[in-house]
Amino acid sequence: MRYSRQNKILELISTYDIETQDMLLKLLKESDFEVTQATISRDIKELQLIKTLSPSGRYKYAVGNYSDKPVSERFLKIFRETITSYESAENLIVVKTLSGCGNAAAEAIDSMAISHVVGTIAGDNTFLLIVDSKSNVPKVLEIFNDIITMRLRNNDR
Amino acid sequence: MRYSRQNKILELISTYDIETQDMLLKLLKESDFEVTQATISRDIKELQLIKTLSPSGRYKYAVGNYSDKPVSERFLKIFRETITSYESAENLIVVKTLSGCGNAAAEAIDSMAISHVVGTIAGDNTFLLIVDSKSNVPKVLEIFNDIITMRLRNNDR
DNA sequence: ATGCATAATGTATAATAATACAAAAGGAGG
DNA sequence: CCTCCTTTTGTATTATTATACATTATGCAT
Repeated sequence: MRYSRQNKILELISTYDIETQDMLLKLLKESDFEVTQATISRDIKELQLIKTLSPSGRYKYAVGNYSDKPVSERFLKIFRETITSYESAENLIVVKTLSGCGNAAAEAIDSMAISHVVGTIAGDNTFLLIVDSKSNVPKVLEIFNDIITMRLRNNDR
Repeated sequence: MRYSRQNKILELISTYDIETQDMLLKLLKESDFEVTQATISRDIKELQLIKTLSPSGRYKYAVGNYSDKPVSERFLKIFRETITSYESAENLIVVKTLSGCGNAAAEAIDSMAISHVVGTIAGDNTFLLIVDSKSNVPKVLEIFNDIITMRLRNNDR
């Protein structure tokens, strides 16, 4: 699945100095992502990764800084496309995602910095979202609904 | 000459959306810089340019932001290698450079943000450096000497 | 389920970029 | 001027990346 792979890519480039897409290809294989260089090229374009010069004078991939709107776009997209269901219990919200996408989705949430959300813990296809108090859970759920129904898109105006 | 060409490259990428080194090659030709793709590749590495995604979804070259030390390194180098002489008159310093390098050298100075330096105006092989007052000119000249004798390098410690 | 539309990926290749090596272009010191 | 050393550039090639086109998956409405 695309998003969990891209999430792994982000993880890999922050861990290793990755000089080429082929190198990335091999590392992805080790994590059981069987893809081709072409797909990686497209992922890199979508993630807006850039080839920078590492201190050692060699090229390496890194996240670009050119992004304010685009990134949040991406996260909204991840949110909409990977979350399959959610329900609340006390001050927690249990969110189900496509398998392998728990982390990616949770990180998307984190990066949105939704108010009242204290933190997240992610598993493979589920993540737990901790709300500051039970009484604020409805507010958070409403934001979820807004995102899914794209109502948030209009806030860009 | 290398520095004036690189300066032109910076100018070009800030003016046009340049997608490939070949495109850059052609634009440089129009400005009478006759070089090959190989040289441009090296310039790009040295300038730490990166290929970003332009709003239109195509790739374009841009200046990278990864730089704090490296850039100032580069400017010091430009300074040392392009300035041929200088002398002061009242609160001005007239600096002679290799031909075509006036702008590059002046920009290097600007980016150093030397105190008492109010601004610069550059020609092809000369630039004028305006000091806030005549009495501060010696201080600026001393900094110049420090740079040229590499004494500044030790300040990094 | 079936058919249609859309998105994701692979295949093969063209386009683009990096570099090993060689050649030229500058100096600095004698 | 010559010799040695260093820097810059070109040439030719390899390595790397992007993409056109074909194929396979995925979802959605019937």
